[in-house]
Amino acid sequence: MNIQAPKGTRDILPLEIIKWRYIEGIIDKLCKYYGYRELRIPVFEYTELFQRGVGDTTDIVQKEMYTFEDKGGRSITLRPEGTAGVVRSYIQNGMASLPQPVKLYYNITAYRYENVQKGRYREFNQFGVEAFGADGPSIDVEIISILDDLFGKLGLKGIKLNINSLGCSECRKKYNKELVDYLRPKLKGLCHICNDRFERNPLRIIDCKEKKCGIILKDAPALADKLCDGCNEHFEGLKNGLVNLNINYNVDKNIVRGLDYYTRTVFEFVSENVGTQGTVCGGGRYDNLIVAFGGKPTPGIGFGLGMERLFMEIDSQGLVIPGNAETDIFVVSIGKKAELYTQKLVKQLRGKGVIAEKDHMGRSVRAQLKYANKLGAKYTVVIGDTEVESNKAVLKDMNTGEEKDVSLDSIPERMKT
RNA sequence: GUGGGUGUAGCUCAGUUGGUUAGAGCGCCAGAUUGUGGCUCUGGAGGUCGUGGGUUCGAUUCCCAUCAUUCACCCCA
Repeated sequence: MNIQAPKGTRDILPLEIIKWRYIEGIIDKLCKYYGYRELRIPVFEYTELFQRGVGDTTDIVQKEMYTFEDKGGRSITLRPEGTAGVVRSYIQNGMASLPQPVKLYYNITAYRYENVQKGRYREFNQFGVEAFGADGPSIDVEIISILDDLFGKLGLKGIKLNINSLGCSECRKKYNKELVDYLRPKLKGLCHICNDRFERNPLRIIDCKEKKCGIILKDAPALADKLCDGCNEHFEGLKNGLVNLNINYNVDKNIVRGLDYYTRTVFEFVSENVGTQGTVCGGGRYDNLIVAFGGKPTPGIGFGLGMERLFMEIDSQGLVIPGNAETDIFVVSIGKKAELYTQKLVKQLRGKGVIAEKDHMGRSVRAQLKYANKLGAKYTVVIGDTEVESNKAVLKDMNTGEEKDVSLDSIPERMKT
């Protein structure tokens, strides 16, 4: 028997859960203030959804999906990201008839069959936001602003925002032609992967990190310089909005992103100190995706944020997350009769919202107190036959060591405050 | 898919130039006069030294394979 979580998966242990809950709480609140509603989507979808949505030419679809046939012969895929499922849900549930824009967020696991390394898992958690129906740059600014606020609230420093514009399908078509014309005579100088990309999706060549490709690409036409008037105006609007909100950004003309659905605005937040898996968050606009799925033409924009990477960043910056519900009171008991009394008392306390504990190991008084100490109990009370009969006991403050005579009946009331 | 590092107790790691019953710290359990924690002290449980094979009188140690894990390339969250 292999006692090990599958490669690329991991347990989130109770101590870490405290951190997760805390961060998720901040995210939930932030989204609420921004008017985004939570959406829960299924872990798996029909494979076709991702093939058409994420794009057939992407690495994600070509080699990273967990795809299998279910017992009914349907091809099923574990979601490799969130956007495709959310868009599907938008169309299926007729959200086009809701007041626009429709603003949604989700906190999901996603699955990609990749080689594991720092900040990269096969099952990972992604917080994402999507907004449908607004085509102006105002919503782009709002989406980015959420992230700026999130990092600000957490006190994270040194996360840089890079933005770019990929243009609409019109300027993309024109640009593709120019790029292909530029690259065709230089094909032999490009790596084999880029040669493959040249046929399928030349735009992705821009993103290549091979040295020899980089040299050739240096003089290649940049998409951001070839935008049509509409796209240019949109991009300018985005930049103005960011300046207006004091959000620093950097235009990086090489951002292409690995998902095919993006149009116009793309952006990523990159950590300066974590290094190799520094992309904490990536997103962009996808004005053609809803149509591609058979919906009415509807613009959309969103992002995905890697929760594990956010935690890496939090840890590396030494941020302390407030912790831990400690035990309010530990009730020590001596003997059978007192034990039964304790059982009732603890239940009563818990009913009043007090975190109350008792012994379950048949331990001695001394050992029970040691245990109470390890639990971080704020108070203890020892109950034996004498206490039960006299209705009097000693309530002990475990921080100060101070002891107080109280009646047993009064303990639940006292502990409430 | 490619390349490097690492596998000894629950955790962090020593160690054996190949030689009896493999160690420490932390953690866990119990005890230090009859019913009071933290500090201290004492004791205990827990390891087929990742797995399989080879060399050897003898392997946890050397060699090979394999698996796991981790880091990096690629790509991405």
